[in-house]
Amino acid sequence: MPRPAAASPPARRPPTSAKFDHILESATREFCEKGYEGASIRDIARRSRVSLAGLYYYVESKEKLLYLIQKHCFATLIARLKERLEAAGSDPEQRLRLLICNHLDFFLRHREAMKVLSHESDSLTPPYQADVAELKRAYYRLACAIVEDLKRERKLRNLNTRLAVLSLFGMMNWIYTWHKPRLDPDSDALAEHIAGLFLGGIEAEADGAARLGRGSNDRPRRT
Amino acid sequence: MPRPAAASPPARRPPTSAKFDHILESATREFCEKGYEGASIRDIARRSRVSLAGLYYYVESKEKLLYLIQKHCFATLIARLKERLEAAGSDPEQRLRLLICNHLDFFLRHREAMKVLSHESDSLTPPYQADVAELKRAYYRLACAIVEDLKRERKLRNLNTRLAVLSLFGMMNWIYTWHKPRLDPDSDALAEHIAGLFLGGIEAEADGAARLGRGSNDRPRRT
DNA sequence: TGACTTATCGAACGTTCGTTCGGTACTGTA
DNA sequence: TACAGTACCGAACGAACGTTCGATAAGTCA
Repeated sequence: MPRPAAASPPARRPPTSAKFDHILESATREFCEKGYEGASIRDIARRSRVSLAGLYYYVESKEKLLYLIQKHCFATLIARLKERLEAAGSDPEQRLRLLICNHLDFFLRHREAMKVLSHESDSLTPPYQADVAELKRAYYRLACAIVEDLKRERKLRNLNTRLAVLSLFGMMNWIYTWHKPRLDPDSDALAEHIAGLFLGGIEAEADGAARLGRGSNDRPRRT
Repeated sequence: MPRPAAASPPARRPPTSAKFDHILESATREFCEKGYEGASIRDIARRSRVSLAGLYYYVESKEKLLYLIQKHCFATLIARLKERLEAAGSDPEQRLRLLICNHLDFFLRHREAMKVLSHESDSLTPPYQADVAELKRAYYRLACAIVEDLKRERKLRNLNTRLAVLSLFGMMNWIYTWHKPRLDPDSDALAEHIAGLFLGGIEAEADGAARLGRGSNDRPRRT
């Protein structure tokens, strides 16, 4: 049973202190290496050079730790994208390239946090879960909107936006499982590659789907 | 006289018994739902309708359970692919489509096992790890060989095979995070979509890379 | 000086974990 | 009838888990 007591929770002191950030960073590394369930609060405390009890002065639970990591990571990713999109023009291809660039740049710059985000997306329970899910949905919608623009501009009537966007995310989010910084291209080259693959692909795909008489509206029957 | 304690482990009876398979299946579901670390042997035993100790008559450890699931799943996937490839012609595009079809068909037919395979690929420790890693490498090489053929046939001199293949796996292996059987296309339509995207993409990508003067041999400098 | 707050910790709490031990009941053979 | 092997389980083991408690210094301000 988690919290029976009705007393006053410590209400984490300054939400941004150097020590607090340090703990979040240690937790990120620990979750990244051992997974959420596999990582222990004791190891996180040790890594942060704080005692076990000392850690609880800053964070109220292990789950909240994961929540804060995911939330902060996602929020930053989205904020940067929005910034860059506002500074950009209205050309859909450029905007899509920007999304890919932003995603991969952030991904490789914060690979540990992004692995925790990708790999532990199901580890949170309802109170926190919904919050992160909302951010994910917002990000997904952003991508969909851009692909829809592209679809309109290029008259790719038969493109299934959902499938295309999720395939794109697949390419990008899978990278953490194989990318070796010293062996594989950097984020710019990677972005170029994936953008090329995707942009070339959707044109051919939409043609192919048309030829086969299957289009984006060709959704499976609902029971 | 009791048998020497350290000598003979129970040496799991018939490696294929109905009960043993049932346990493996229950474990698969449990690992799928809660992750390897999050799942408990007690829950697996309960799900298998065996007592906690009874489970150890069939399987010698939790890790071995994960190992057997991953190994069997991967081995079957590869075996089916090889079968189908042997029956197929030598056209690289057809062979690639076959690989994608096989992967997605198996993926959606055994979604729980495949999620355990994709999601827990880092959970095994050295004795078992290497064994599964070898299967993964074999599968990867199979895909690379096909893409290399395609590259030769279509003279896509500037295509980076590694990146292309891993992007393809990304699209395919990410599916378990979003595919809803009642809402999304079945495996054939999915395969069609991904094959179209990939095949269209690599042509454009290779052209684009050429135009930009970057090709598959343009690997990053090794410090 | 004394009352408060902030930052920190050692030690423990109760629970759950993976695993093992010592049994028992059934099922063939001999 | 006796014995060996198979299939199974209750109860426990020690370790590790997330979390809490009560205490203690150091700093702040009256």
